[in-house]
Amino acid sequence: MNGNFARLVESGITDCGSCPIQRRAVCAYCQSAELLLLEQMKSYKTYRAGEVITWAGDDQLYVATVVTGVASLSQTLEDGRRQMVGLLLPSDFVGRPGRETALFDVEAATEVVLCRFERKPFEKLLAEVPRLGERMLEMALDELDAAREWMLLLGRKTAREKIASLLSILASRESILLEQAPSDGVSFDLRLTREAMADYLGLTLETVSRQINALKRDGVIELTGKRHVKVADFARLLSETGDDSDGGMVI
Amino acid sequence: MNGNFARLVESGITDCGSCPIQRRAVCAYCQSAELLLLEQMKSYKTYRAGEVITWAGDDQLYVATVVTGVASLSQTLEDGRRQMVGLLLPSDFVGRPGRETALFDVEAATEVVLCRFERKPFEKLLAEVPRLGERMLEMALDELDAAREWMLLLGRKTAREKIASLLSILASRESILLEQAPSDGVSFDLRLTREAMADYLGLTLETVSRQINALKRDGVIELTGKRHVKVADFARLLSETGDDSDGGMVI
DNA sequence: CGCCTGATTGACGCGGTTCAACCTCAGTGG
DNA sequence: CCACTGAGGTTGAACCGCGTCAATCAGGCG
Repeated sequence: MNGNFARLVESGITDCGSCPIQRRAVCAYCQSAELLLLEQMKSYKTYRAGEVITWAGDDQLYVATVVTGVASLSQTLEDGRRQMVGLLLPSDFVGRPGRETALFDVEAATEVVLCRFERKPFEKLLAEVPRLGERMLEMALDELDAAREWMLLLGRKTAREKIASLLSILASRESILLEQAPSDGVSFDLRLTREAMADYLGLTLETVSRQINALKRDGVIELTGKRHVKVADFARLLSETGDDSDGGMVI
Repeated sequence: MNGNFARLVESGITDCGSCPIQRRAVCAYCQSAELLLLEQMKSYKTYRAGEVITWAGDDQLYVATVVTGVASLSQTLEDGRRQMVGLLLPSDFVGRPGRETALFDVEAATEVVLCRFERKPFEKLLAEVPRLGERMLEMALDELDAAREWMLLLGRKTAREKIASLLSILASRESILLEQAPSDGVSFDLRLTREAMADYLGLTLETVSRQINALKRDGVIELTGKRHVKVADFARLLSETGDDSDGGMVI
């Protein structure tokens, strides 16, 4: 992911001023004196891809911010059915102040670096530093909106629409990174296995495989290998999502 | 609904001290001086069942607390498929501070009484009264957890499990209002039509009807009329939700 | 009484799951 | 160098849960 910062962490240079995501994280509104308080509390920890960061039900000793990498938030039913309920990207917050035990499984999808705070002291700081609480509220409300958009996909979309939605989100995000408007020919790496996509979309991996190949057969996308997607017809892909043309997805 | 309070509202007696949900609403942690500030800003408004409170895309002039009744938060796809993304019960908060336009449709499912605040002054108060922000954050985090639990329901549960989950949530809420632990024999009014339940659960109204009657046939619940439910066997109802026994539902 | 909305019930078919075989490719070790 | 292995992916066939369409019922109201 962001190898530069990972190296900085390893080398011990961990000053908030050089943090790549400070301006978007929970500490975004903090002033230097407040940052200093956080700086004294924080510790970095790195997780390997696939490693479990927390199990649902575990004591929640830490809360944290994702510095680099991608983590997933998921739940399972008694019989093992799994549903991913959130993707945590750099600057996203992990854990819930005020709760003793974790509600969801958190896993590192890629290598992940967390900036961790012990929960109790963090809660104390939250009560004392209004700017921290303000940003926390803002982030919680944004995540709530995103979760609600996803509920529409899970509850009402067909398998083909779900796949088209996921691909169009990934394509849009790729375009944004390249600072272009999304258009035909955008291509990106699918960093998720078919199974992870299935868990995210509320499908089985077989259905994911079939629908991706159906979109390929229909000329909406092109595949190179299993994991590299090129969007042949972006407008067509969007129309396949079933979304209202206005309104638009939250990413 | 709560006819008593509705009458109080009509008669003009609207003092926060007599408010049935003040201890659980956004103003829960406010002290008397702070309550007085809110008291000066607030205005009650009653909506008829079926009335639309806000359309997605509307300017968001007010935020509010649900005092009595049930409201729904929902969105639609191009072809009319609807998904409810939140159920607002008494003490729940409506609207999002910091956002200019609404993202979702809000409708009164039953007659609803809102305690409204103009958004701008409320945001100002939010910045000045820490106790208000604290409670707001707490409520937002709870809703986020609930939304994520709901994603599991929408993505992975069977029709029967979905119905059982909804009923057990409603039963739990009812018990909490009565300040009891949930147990066999709890009963409550199902203040939603079959169609509204279907929109909430990502099902069709026919399937909702069939599954409710199946739970009745199996002795899990009893029905009086179409809308009054008595939980004959609460443990059984819980086991029918498919949830992991630990972890547990968020209400 | 007829009308309308909400709810129930049945028949039927499809989309997506389930189960299973097989393919591909990257390690790994003899 | 090739055989072996295991993870990820594809594909097929059968099944079935739930959606779809349609008829009917129940209750409230003018």
